[in-house]
Amino acid sequence: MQLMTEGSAAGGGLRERKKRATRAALTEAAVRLAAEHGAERVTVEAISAAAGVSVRTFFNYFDTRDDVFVLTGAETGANVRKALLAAPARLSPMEALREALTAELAEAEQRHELWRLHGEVLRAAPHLLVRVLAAHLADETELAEAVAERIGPGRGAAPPGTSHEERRKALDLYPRVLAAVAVTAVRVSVDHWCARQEERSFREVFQEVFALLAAGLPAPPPA
Amino acid sequence: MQLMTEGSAAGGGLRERKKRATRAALTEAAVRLAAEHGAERVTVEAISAAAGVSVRTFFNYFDTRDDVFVLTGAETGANVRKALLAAPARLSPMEALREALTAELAEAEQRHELWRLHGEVLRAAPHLLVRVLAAHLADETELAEAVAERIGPGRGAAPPGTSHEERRKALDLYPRVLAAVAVTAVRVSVDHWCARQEERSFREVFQEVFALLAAGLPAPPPA
DNA sequence: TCATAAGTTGCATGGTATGCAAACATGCAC
DNA sequence: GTGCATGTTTGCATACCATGCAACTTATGA
Repeated sequence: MQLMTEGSAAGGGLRERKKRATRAALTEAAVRLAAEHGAERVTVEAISAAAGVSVRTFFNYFDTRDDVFVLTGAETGANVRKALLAAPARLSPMEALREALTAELAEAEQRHELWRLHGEVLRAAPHLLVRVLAAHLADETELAEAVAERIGPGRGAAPPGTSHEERRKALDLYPRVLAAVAVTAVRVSVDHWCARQEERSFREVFQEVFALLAAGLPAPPPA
Repeated sequence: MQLMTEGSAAGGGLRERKKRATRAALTEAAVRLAAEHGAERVTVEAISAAAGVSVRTFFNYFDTRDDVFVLTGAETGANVRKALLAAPARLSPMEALREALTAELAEAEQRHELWRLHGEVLRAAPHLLVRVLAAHLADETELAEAVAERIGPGRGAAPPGTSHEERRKALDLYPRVLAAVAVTAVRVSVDHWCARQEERSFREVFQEVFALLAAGLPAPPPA
């Protein structure tokens, strides 16, 4: 059995490898061109040409021009979900979320240069940043389902002293809120990390924001 | 001095009233057409025709076709900011945020039918929902600034036992996180409220989600 | 009333996005 | 390897989205 040293993960047939290569070529071309000329001045035609495919093919891979700048595949969601379910049972849902997300983000940070360029592009194009964040938002429901699956049925959280009725309603809300907090942590981290130009590692910022959020948001000290 | 019974708020000259009327006509036409035919099948031309203006004028009001479905004006941000700063000093930043947002959302709930239709449209068009969320995201920074202004300089929150250095860094983070939580509360509330079709009033849901978020997200009970 | 500023419109232009059918490559069975 | 079924790419036609510009219409304030 030979090592598969292909693209991002182990590759199936030639077809799938080619598809991954094309997609990677498109995203990379897009990010490089955008970093050089500004995201808004890069046309689909230019991206396609740089990647060596036709414009029509571009739209076979991405629904929208902007989608090429999102950079997170559909696999990301699945990865996080798996990591979440595989995390040690002793971890609280929140901790498990933190670990799962940290792992995924670390992997994303692997492709260092592209990630850096991508940061530059987003910093110069708020429109796209918003789009990326919104894409993450879309994952939230999936994440909430994974959380619900992890904590299992019959569980749920509600502040002490909640009535039975309110408790029942909060049940469905809990995974949602957890997922929302996690996504918010990612969002604020990215935002803050982009604002302070890499003054700190992304991982650091993320851990801090997550801690702040999960700690229960204490009121600021009196003075 | 006569009462101004115009559009949404007191109107200045005839010009401004006309502008507001045109904008309102466009958004209303857009939402109604989208509710009837599906959001993706409504062209700018159709919307403009229904509102009685030219296509070119549409783009004088909205940068993008999709923007007409966002429904929150730039005034919303300003309103919340004002309410936040005007809230009683005894309220914690979090409570002040809750009150300010509740007030603004209540006003939005006034135009009941349009709001309901809008919900329908968004439910059927995830693409647009994402866009709306993105718009809210953009407000977040503004909100964070308002929070920072309210809690004033020299304040900030950090968990007890934080080093001086970490505390300094957390300072800027705190308003951001607060704003992020508030926006998240709005988002989750809208989402949940849309999912359970008006089983409960929006205000109720919002209050609960906000409480859940602000309470510090206790871990789910053991059993 | 008149000059000015603001808003609207049509036109020209170019980028974005989709359906369709023909050409091409891949996977698989034989 | 030959040949077929399936999946991908491509060009073309078409429609919609979006912007700049110049001409035209309408409020505003002196």
